[in-house]
Amino acid sequence: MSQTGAHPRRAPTMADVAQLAGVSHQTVSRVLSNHPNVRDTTRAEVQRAIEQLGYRRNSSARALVTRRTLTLGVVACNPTLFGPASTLFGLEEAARDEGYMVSAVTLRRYTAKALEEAIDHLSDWGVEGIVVIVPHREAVAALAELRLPFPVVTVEGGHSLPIAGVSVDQELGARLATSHLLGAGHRTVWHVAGPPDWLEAEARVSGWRSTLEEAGAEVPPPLVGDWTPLSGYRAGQELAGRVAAGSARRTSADVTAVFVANDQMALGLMRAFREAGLSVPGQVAIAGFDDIPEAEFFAPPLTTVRQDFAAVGQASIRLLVSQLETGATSRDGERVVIEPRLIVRRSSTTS
Amino acid sequence: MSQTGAHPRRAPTMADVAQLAGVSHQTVSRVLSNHPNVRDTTRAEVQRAIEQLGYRRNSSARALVTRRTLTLGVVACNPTLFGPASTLFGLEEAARDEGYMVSAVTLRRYTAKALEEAIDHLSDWGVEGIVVIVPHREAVAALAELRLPFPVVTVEGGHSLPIAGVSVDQELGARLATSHLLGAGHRTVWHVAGPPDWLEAEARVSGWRSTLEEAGAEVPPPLVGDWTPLSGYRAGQELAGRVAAGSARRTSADVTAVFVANDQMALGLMRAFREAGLSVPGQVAIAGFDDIPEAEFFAPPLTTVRQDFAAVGQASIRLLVSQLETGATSRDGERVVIEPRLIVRRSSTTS
DNA sequence: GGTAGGGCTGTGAGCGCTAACAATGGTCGT
DNA sequence: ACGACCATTGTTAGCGCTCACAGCCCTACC
Repeated sequence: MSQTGAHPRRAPTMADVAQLAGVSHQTVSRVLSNHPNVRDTTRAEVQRAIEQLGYRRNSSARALVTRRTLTLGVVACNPTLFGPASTLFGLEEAARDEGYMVSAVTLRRYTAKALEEAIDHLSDWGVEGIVVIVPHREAVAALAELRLPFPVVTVEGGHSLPIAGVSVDQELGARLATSHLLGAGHRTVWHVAGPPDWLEAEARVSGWRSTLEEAGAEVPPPLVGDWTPLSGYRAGQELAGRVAAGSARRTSADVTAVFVANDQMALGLMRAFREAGLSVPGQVAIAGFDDIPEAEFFAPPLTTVRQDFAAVGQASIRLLVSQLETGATSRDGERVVIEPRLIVRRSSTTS
Repeated sequence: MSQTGAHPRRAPTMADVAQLAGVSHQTVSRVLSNHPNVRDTTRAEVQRAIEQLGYRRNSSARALVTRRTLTLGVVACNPTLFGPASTLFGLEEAARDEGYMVSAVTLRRYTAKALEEAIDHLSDWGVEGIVVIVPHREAVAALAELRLPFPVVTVEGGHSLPIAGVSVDQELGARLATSHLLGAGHRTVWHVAGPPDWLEAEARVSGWRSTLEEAGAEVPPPLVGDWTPLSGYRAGQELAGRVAAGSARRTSADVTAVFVANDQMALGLMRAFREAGLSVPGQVAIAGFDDIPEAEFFAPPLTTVRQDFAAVGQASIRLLVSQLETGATSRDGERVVIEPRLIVRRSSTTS
């Protein structure tokens, strides 16, 4: 509307604004960066010119000279799952508040190669640092090898690396769930674990196992799933068989309580039990992990361990930004641990 | 390891590579952009120098001169939900394949102001175009006002705007579900709708209504939820009351079938029915929408309408990139419609 | 009244890269 | 043997911005 040039409408530059406002480009720059030493009338004039032209600072030029792209990268996998998605969300919001932009790259699978490519892609775009959501053993190892020229923060990357990281205390979560079930009078608690190469799965197994051991309870062999409802369903079918078998003669390893490593598998498990004619919590008590929004409305509502994913996202950005500002390229292993919380619902209560 | 300078290790520049390889910086540039007219031996030499120095092209400098940031923006809301998350995922992957980076901004709520801020934020970082996931009436209207200096593609933004867009045929989905239920012998089908200001909710209502009208069935007043399981639960409680009342004397508006506007609400609905002692599908048949991964494992498994979110993401990127390449800043209303598919499961089958 | 100092503004250089053109040397045709 | 032509390489000029510094003018102080 304002500018009807014959030229293909090149975006206005700082010089254009300067000319229109009758000042030098440097003064425009000062106005834009809120430098105090600009007369109010001048500032107003410049502002007016900026608005009139619809001027926007060219971020590339700015980045070139300041050597700051104000962009952070994120590498994530399975971003359609509730956990990663929530983390990503919290992370992006926190980054925006800190004045950074975030670019995400999502992986289909956690191979060292895919991870490296993702990081490469981010580097190409000049990110100043990255958050890697790598709850996966191989990926963490690969990351350790990389020695990147910018700060890295891991999420759920375990504590073995000299890299800053944020994680939820998975082991504590597992202990909470397991001891809750034991406390309800069950002789022991069975476990459906996540894939063995996932650190979170491992930590949950270990929390479950040690709780049983400390309580002097028998430790039944954990079943293994892959986080999907289907795998939980299969595990449920197997466990249902054992319940039936066990009911002939009672042993200390009867299946009366199951701690499932995530809510989706718990859902599958409950379907299998339902189909086998087993009542939950009547014959078998169940606890899950994550507290997805649906969990409260399962049949029956699922006892589970809530993780504050948004807090994880925020903490990881804080960690990353602090590294950026102190200029430390690799802070050896500063870690933030977030405590999960047990949410008790009907799937585990006998009343 | 290679470079042990006293200086704080400035990232190597093209000139550094050129010097090491004994060529001009322009030759390095040529190698990097795969220009054909470079002698093989020279190319190899340069490659070696690049690797030795760990050189990476400075994206800001490149963007400055080429006027291409190769970055696309995405604005989304509720990215923890399965639908938006999947769309985002598909979108990012497609963008990466096309050589673009994507930066996402997530909104807590769909206000015109939040949307504008998000787009502002993206503009500041120099995106070349944006995808806006705006299944929300007010947001769409606000977007139409904006007149942005770069291409925009909407997702689920309705067909009223002269803006390119991708959407799933929500109305068709609703028709599929509704006529499936009618086909199973129900006199009519009740509906639990999404929030009225959501275009998707509206389209589903309209598909449901017209299917009933065409079949000559009574159109009961739709209940309204907010996509959450809780709101579905409340709607379920209300409907359960009607079933009980209706059982006294049969009318043509008996609640024997319900089409719920998304799977999460359907889950809540089923819980309410369960608590009211109603059997699904025995007394009431239910169909949902979305086909979230959990739906297959609900009690009973949920009949629903599957949307191919990944395809939506891909299509939106294709549309955006094509606008970018043809140079059209606003292609008036090129649209891609993706057909949903009915997935029949136990919640709606009488057998 | 001279000089010091501070508020405000302009000038020049250069960030690292690509595009356009210039220069070089060799091959080929006649 | 000479010019045309091509492949290969170098040179130069910015892209739009910020930083460092240089100027100007006005107030304040001795």
